Amino acid sequence: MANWNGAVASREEVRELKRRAALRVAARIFNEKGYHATSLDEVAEEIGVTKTALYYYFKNKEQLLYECLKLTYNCGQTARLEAEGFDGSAFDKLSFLYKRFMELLMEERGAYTTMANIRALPEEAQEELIDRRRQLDRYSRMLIEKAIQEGALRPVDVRITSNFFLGAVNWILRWHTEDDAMSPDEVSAHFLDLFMNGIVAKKA
Amino acid sequence: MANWNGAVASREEVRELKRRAALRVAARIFNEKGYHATSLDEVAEEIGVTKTALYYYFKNKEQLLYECLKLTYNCGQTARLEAEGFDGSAFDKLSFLYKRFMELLMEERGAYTTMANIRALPEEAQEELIDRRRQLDRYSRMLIEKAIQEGALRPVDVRITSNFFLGAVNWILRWHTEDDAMSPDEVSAHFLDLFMNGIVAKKA
DNA sequence: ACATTTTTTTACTCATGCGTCAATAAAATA
DNA sequence: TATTTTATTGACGCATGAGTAAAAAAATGT
Repeated sequence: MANWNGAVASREEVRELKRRAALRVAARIFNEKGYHATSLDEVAEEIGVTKTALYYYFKNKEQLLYECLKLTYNCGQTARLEAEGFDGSAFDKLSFLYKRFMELLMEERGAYTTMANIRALPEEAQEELIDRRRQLDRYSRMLIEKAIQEGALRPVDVRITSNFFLGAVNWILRWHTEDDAMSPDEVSAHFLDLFMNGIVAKKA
Repeated sequence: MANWNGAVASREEVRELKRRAALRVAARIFNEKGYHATSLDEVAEEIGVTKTALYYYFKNKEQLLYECLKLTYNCGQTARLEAEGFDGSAFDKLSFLYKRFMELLMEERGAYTTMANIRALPEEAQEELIDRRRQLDRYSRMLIEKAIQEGALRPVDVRITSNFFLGAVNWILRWHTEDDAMSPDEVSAHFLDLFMNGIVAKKA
């Protein structure tokens, strides 16, 4: 019998754990070197198995990329859902959305796989991911607009502003990993402050 | 004789012109699809020649990428040099540097080739380009520091701030090309405004 | 028109890397 | 221990795409 499921992981669990681990490794390398520049042999070797073993867990290289990207897009979705259920003004919600989004991205770390690679996927998968990004963007714009009406934000260009932020965020990880002197919380707080308040000194 | 060099281009000139044109096309496609995902056959076909013709102008694919990236880094360098010879406070210089940098990038348009691809180059070339970027970053940080001392900027974290801007800028092109409703001047002005003043309304 | 040089093409070689298949190893079950 | 299921491997097929060599074409000069 040997398994009344205390600390011991079940068959399915082990399989899922290995899958996740492989996904993380792949995501990290895709990030560092780019999707096309990374061979499955490389990923496999890093994990400590053979390329063929990967095919036991993933249909093909494309699917591996697809799932990596999904990890990233889930961060946006999670942040959005949490923000929607957050009680406060549009301004508060916006601040929360951005802060949380950045934190999640940094926690997921290696999972961030640059959007550029999205074109390597089949049309259908592309559409899906782009649509998810659009949802985040739309929500972000909506909050900005509302916050302007509230008087919390000055009347900026909504589209440019949203893009400005989402674009800047994409780089957070690239240079955050380089020096881990700061915690995700610190980094995202700094970031949000810059975005909200700019850098010029307030005239007396 | 047929060529006392009025409107007619010389041998060398034609060659250089073709080279530049090819470079532009390559840069654009590298941008859209990524370096590794782009075949030289594709680039050649887009130009209207055969792959082999490219080898008459460029040593190999790597060199093509190298020169594409150089076009981009030249924007940073040019902006920096112009800013250095610009008369005004550190704050003015900083504003000029950023504005000019964005404009040059947008003018060069297709020439922007994402930094991620840099890893495809041999060590030596990488070092050179990274060093050039570092120069821009260093200059930017120096100006920020000075501007803080001047009292023009609030005491922000210099490193994060510089990275914040340079990161955000990298995305300007990706979404600017998508809708060309705005001129480079307008876009960069908006951008600079957001960066300098943030988005929150000034309390009465 | 003829010779020479510059440019481009056609037709290849060769390495890399995705994906498959049959064979094995490991683990669970009986 | 024997048997079945799950996990992994080694050895391959095959397509793609970088790079080359030699020949053709176009431009230039005499």
